[in-house]
Amino acid sequence: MAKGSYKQFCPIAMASEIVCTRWTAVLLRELLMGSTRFNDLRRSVPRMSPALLSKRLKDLEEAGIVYRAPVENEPDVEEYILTQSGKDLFPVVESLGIWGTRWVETEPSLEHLDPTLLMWDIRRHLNTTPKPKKRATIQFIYSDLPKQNRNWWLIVEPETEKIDLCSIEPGFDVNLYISTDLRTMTKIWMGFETFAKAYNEDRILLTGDTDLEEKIKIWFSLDNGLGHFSRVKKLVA
Amino acid sequence: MAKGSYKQFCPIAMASEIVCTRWTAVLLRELLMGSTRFNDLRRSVPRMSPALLSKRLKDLEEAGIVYRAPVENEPDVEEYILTQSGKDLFPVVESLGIWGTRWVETEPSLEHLDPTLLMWDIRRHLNTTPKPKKRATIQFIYSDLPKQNRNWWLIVEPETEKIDLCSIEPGFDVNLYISTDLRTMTKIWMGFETFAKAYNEDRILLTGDTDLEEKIKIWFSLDNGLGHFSRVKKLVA
DNA sequence: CCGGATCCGGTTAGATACTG
DNA sequence: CAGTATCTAACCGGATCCGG
Repeated sequence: MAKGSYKQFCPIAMASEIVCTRWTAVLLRELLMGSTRFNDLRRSVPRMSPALLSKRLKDLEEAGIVYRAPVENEPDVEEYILTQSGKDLFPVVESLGIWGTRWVETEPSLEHLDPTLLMWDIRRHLNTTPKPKKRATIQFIYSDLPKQNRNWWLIVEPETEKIDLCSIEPGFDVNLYISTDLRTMTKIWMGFETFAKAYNEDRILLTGDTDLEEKIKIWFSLDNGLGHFSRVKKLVA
Repeated sequence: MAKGSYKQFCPIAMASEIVCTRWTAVLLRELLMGSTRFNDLRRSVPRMSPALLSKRLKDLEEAGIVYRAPVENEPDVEEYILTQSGKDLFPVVESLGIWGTRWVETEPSLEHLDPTLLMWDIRRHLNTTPKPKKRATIQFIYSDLPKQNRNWWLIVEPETEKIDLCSIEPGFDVNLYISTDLRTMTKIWMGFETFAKAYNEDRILLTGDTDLEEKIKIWFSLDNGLGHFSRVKKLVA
């Protein structure tokens, strides 16, 4: 038994010894979303020190929630994969999210807003079906931010289904411009409001390819209460 | 925003900042089970220091999960009551319990076993319906324990629905003797095995009033996967 | 008994830098 | 890319004490 054990033979107590430690639920969120690499996880939890991230991953491994596996074609690199036990933690993380959506602040404080965190999260987890016909370059313009982090470019490759993110001009022609503010985009991504509502209220402006315009409206139709995180349901199935 | 905030505008992250701190899930378990008094909570989490318990209750109050209210007829005494937000945490605690039942150790280590914790838990939360016809004194005999904590007496008053617990002979006639071992009783109470199975395998012996014998079989029919905790479902409804 | 507060030593987490 | 190392600050556990 671990050192700081609650010493209660109760499933709730024993589960919370593992799951309810600092950062662990957020880390599980990322693993359930499909992140497997150390540095991917690290970008998802930028305020967690790498030492602590490393320790938590070891703890989760010891608890049988993740295992490490070598990455194909990349020697000396490992990834962290959820076991069935880990996948079964989905309802725990989901119920936290449902409660959070209902009961914590619905208006993000400035301190909670972070364009880098948001854009990387979109890059990793945006579901781009239906696919664009050809490579799409989408420029996000956060009109409320200072120049150095106002503009972001998302490049969607329909062939590989890969998404790239740039914070400097990528050199490609831009197919669609999205002009909005960081608060609006963050709330949509996290499920606190719908893309359609913000668009109708002119807090989002779309300019460019109309076909792509229709598709991006679908990609950001996350109006199910949990934002982009609801996508995980099929990932653990 | 609290000091150690994750600074992520994500419902899961914001919820886990509150719920996923040391001891908090176990504390919520007790509050959801209906405990309201500081010392009741304290007995439920004997390994949590009173200072930390006090701090956690303050944190929960600040988060709008509990509120303090004066106790009727007892001046200068307050109790902690769950708000709707707090009651809505039931699915979080429940899903932790479901996962724990499925994935953590199903055989209690000796260090997890504690007769005092178990008997107080039974005293607080045993559902004694159907009621006994008259006051029932039930002696628990843990044959595997040393003399000083082998014998416990549970007194069930049908009038007041109150249950009393003694660790020394209460002086009343005993109506029913339950002879078993601590591991068996703990597993039954926590939902890891059924009373019926243990009884059929002679790991529980009942001696005394046959009417009471039938009733206690019902009281301990907790074969729903979460043990006595499943009772909470109706408490928060 | 009830509901905490205080003090102190050990553990954990954050910040930053560094390495193979 | 995938982590360690180091140092400091915050937190936790255990014991004791205190006012009603």
